[in-house]
Amino acid sequence: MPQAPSTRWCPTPEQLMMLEEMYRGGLRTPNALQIQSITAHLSYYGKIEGKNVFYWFQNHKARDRQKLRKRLNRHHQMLPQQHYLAQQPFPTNHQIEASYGFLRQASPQFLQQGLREEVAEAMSLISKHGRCEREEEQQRSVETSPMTSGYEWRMLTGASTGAPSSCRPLRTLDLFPTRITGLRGDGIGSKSSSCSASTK
Amino acid sequence: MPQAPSTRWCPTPEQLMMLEEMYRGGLRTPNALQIQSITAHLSYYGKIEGKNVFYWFQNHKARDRQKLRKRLNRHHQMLPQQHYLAQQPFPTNHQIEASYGFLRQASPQFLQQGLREEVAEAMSLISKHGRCEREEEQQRSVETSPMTSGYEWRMLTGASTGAPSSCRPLRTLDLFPTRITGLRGDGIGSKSSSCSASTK
DNA sequence: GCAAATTAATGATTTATTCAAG
DNA sequence: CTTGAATAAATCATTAATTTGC
Repeated sequence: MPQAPSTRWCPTPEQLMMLEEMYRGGLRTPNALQIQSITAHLSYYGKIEGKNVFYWFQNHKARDRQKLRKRLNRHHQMLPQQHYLAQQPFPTNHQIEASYGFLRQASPQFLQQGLREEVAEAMSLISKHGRCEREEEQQRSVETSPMTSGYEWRMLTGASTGAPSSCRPLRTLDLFPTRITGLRGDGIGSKSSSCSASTK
Repeated sequence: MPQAPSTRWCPTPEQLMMLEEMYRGGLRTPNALQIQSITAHLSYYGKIEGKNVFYWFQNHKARDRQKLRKRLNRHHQMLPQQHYLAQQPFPTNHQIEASYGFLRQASPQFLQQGLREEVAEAMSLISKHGRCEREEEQQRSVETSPMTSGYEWRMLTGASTGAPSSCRPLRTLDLFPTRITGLRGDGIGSKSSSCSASTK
């Protein structure tokens, strides 16, 4: 049995990885030239044609959007009163900007001066999430968080581990991702040590 | 009646979106301070705690890696002769660098001077993809790639639509993604990562 | 169309490794 | 060599998505 001639392109992991990397990088609709270049480079890893690249981006973008829309639908059709956004009239564009703004200024390392296309898209989708297709949905119950303390939560023990749940825009430290890579030992503050490793 | 206490955090679409954005941006292991900040900001959209953020990044990173590993496994255990990498001894580190290099220099916009952590990780994973655990998994369509020629494939028709399948590193246009928003990552440095040794 | 049953995702915990001090 | 911090990997558990029988 000759393997099926396989009618369709099957990306190798390397190809996929690189396409995803480019997508992550912000590329959404490569032009002909870009597609040519990408195709040429990726062909090192296996058979691939320009149209494969083209379609991949088309599909990936579409599915990304669809996923987001689905999530928004599900979430907002959810029973009210237990969701913040549901309580408020719904954030105005200004509020949204104000909130997402932190993303923008927060990490100059990976978010440039302008919002990335993805974020912009998403914001627009969120702010005017009126339409959207039919999407089933059911409820779910969010409430309480037992938080079994334990584990390596020592890192935040002293500090306010998490803002349990306030509702205002909240404005604390605006410093943010100050690294990305690594420096593990970074400046996590004092190695308070203490807990961890013990009850096991 | 008291609704189910609900034991776990359920991210709102907005929270998810922003976490993903940060992840995409390159953030992998936020330190305590970053977690605090993120938590504070995201709490605007609903209940959330530091540990949720912490766990989210842990899991997301882990599952990303796992996904890649799986793909590599699947791919390399695949019947040979129809995959390029299988034919070659397997690219040496130098070759890999040489090939991924294009990603680095190709789009200065979104890939800084150094490879992003993700890419570095992946490269390392690929180059030494020896071990890996048993992983069941059903064939989930990797990433549909239609090929119904026709359609709006006019854009590349004239040009060499795709390099059908040559095998050398291929070096054509190095111009590349000429747009998008912005340069992100800063000095990601090399990081090495090296998740888990191998022969143990 | 619905809702129980099944399957996939993913949040939360636990266990193992790794690495750097001491 | 031992110890402790920091992660990665593995696993558990619950919620979301699908499927299936009425």
